[in-house]
Amino acid sequence: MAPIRASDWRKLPLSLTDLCIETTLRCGQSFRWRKIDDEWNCVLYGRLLSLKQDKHHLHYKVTSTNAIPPVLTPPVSAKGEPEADGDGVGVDVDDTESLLRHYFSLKIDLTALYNQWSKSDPNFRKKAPKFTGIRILNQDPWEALIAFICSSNNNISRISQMVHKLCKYYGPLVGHIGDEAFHDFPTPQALSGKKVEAHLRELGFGYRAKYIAETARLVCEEKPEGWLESLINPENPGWCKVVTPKAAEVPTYKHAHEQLLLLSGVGPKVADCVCLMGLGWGEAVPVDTHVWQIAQRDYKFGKIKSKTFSKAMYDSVGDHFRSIWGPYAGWAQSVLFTANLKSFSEQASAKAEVVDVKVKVKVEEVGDAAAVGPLPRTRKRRQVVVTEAVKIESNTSTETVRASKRTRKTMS
DNA sequence: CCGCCACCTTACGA
DNA sequence: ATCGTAAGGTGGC
Repeated sequence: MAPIRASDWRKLPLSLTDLCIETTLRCGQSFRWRKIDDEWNCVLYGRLLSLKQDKHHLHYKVTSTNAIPPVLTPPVSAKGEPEADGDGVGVDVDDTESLLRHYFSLKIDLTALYNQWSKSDPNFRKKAPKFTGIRILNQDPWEALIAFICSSNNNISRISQMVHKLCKYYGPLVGHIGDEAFHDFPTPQALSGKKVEAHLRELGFGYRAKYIAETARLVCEEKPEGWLESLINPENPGWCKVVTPKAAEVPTYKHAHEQLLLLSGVGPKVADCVCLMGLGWGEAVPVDTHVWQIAQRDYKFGKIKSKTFSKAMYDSVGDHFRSIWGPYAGWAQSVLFTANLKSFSEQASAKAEVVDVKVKVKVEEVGDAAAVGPLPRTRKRRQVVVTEAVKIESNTSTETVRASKRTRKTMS
């Protein structure tokens, strides 16, 4: 494909409270952005994109592309003025703006959300002012899936290296900046090769090599075309229209989560990461070790004896955060998660304030009515922990409520 | 269903 | 220095 000429910088009016790329691109959502000379660079949808931001604008340009069709397809009805460059053919109207609007979910009013979360949560109100402009990215679901499989029991630095290696060895080369090569993320087919697992092990992926190879093969060979995309939140469709197979069931967050759990190397946490950052389910709350610490320290979740928390505990944390933050709980979670990251600790000098919220935890059986979708093989009893936020006047007691537990068979 | 524990690798503190 | 531990967990008992 004929390379288009390097485009000039364009800009999008945007305040730092609407979006802060410095934070959003570094807080462990995407592991592919690289900062070079004050510009953030990444390949998205086959095009090498550069971003920089000042107080009032997000500046962007595309330096090279493998995109098919090329970036010249005019957007549906771009509100932005199509900076005519004078050749009059209209080929300078690119759709990169609409790509960015989608990637950063700019349709969402972030300031309104921050206000809402601050109103309903004293802890958020205290922590958030130093971490404004943090958005959930609309990433490619496949990339999110593989990247977060890499994230298990791992750190952001190494995850980034691993994702970079995947692109370098299995993704198409798109362009260079200086002497640095930029590849797109590899396709499922590219990661389905016979020797992938062994090669990834050589590259230092550890036990995740097997998960990646198995998941790639499953998606390629066992699932219909567009299966992963069929799990996308219909209210938040992908940027590229994908022909999805007839939805066997109404897409819901719960259904997407269940489906992802069937993949190799995907547990509840990774499934929620993919739901939130790849499939557009804003209510997904990935509960990792950091979020669990936050829940215990700032939201009075009781200490537990066991080293790892149970699935029921996992669900209870997510349910609790959804109850106080609402349908975009995952977005709020990422703000507090970032505030809690060590790499951002210089920003978070404030000490935790005692919050007048206490959580009562009790275990309760959930019936079939709440179970979503027919799980053919793994029909099993489900047990969840129900949480209840209770306002306490000035009581800072950390008394934990004894968990009561009942079991009931729900086999049919 | 709950609680352990092995699992790859790297970096950091004691 | 060598070791234990933690790092955005998952799968198998």
